[in-house]
Amino acid sequence: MHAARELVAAKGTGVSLAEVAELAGVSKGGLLHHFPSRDALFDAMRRDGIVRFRDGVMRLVDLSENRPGKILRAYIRALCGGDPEAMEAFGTSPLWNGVNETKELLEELGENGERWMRELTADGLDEGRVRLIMRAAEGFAAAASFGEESPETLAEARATLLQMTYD
Amino acid sequence: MHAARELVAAKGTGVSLAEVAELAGVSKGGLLHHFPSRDALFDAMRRDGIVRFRDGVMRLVDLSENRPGKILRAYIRALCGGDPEAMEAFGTSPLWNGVNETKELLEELGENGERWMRELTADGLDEGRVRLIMRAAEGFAAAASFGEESPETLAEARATLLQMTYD
DNA sequence: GAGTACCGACCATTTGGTCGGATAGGCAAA
DNA sequence: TTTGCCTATCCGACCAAATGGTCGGTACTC
Repeated sequence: MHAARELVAAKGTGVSLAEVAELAGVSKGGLLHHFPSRDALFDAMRRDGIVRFRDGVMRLVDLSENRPGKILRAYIRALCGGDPEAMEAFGTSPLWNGVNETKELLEELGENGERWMRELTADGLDEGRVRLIMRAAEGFAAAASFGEESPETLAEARATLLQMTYD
Repeated sequence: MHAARELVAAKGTGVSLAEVAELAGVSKGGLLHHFPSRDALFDAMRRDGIVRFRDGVMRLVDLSENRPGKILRAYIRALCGGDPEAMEAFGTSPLWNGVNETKELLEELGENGERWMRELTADGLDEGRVRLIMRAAEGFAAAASFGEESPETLAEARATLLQMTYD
């Protein structure tokens, strides 16, 4: 899956099983032993991406802060310049375009979104404001992944967004 | 190209030339007469997407407004619930993942971003604020395309973002 | 000896792309 | 007007390569 991630990030969803297998150091047969089909591999990657992103954010939570919005600030840090791994987990967007094909996964994605909202508003922050901030952070991350944001503007945005979490 | 757009939106970048040709009502040979290769077709679609999105936004500019931020507000309206066509033009994201392959296009994309910033800040708005608002709008649009925003929360976000343009 | 991980040969199908030719419209000369 | 020619559009048959997936077999572990 690590190999698959790299290849998808670099070349999009068009990667062949043979390529993945080669980079992973196994044969195509071996690969298909673990993931019964191409779609199964991709679904597994999507699920993995969700939890990896969550982990990446949670790792950035600063427990020493004693104001509401700890997780939201970690969310911002993860997407706007903090953790490259979290950004990658969020940014393997090629994958998310084929999501429609698997009904289950679409539902899981919806649940995941609701769970984030629950977690981010758990300490009393206003939902509308949280939504605005998280979508802005996501927008910056997406723009950055296309090279449309310089490190400077990204840093500035991060500072602004972090400030916005302090009511 | 209209056919290709539909198919890419529905099934991702994996569409075959045969499928596109069939939906377009031409033969594969006929299709390849207009676009010498698969990549040529996709590049054309990307360029087309850029101008279609710009057109969609510009069509939503309200000339009767007499406060700075006219274009920025149109940008918000286009992405947060206004023009479905503009959202689609922005949301054919599957395409943008393969962008790295064509160096020229990546440059064009960068120029396009700068042009937007120039146009959006032309009437004196603060660049940082403009950036924040446009990225937020983009984030909402992306989330909406995955079904992660209800029409209500989208409308609320639009109102908030529009308000933010009035200094 | 049972189960798991893995290989490698194999196959049917699909894919992007080529090519020779058919059709139709525009334009100039006769 | 007619004739001839040229170009743009488009077809359909064709091809080599690649692809997802199957299957029988092997090696290793518990």
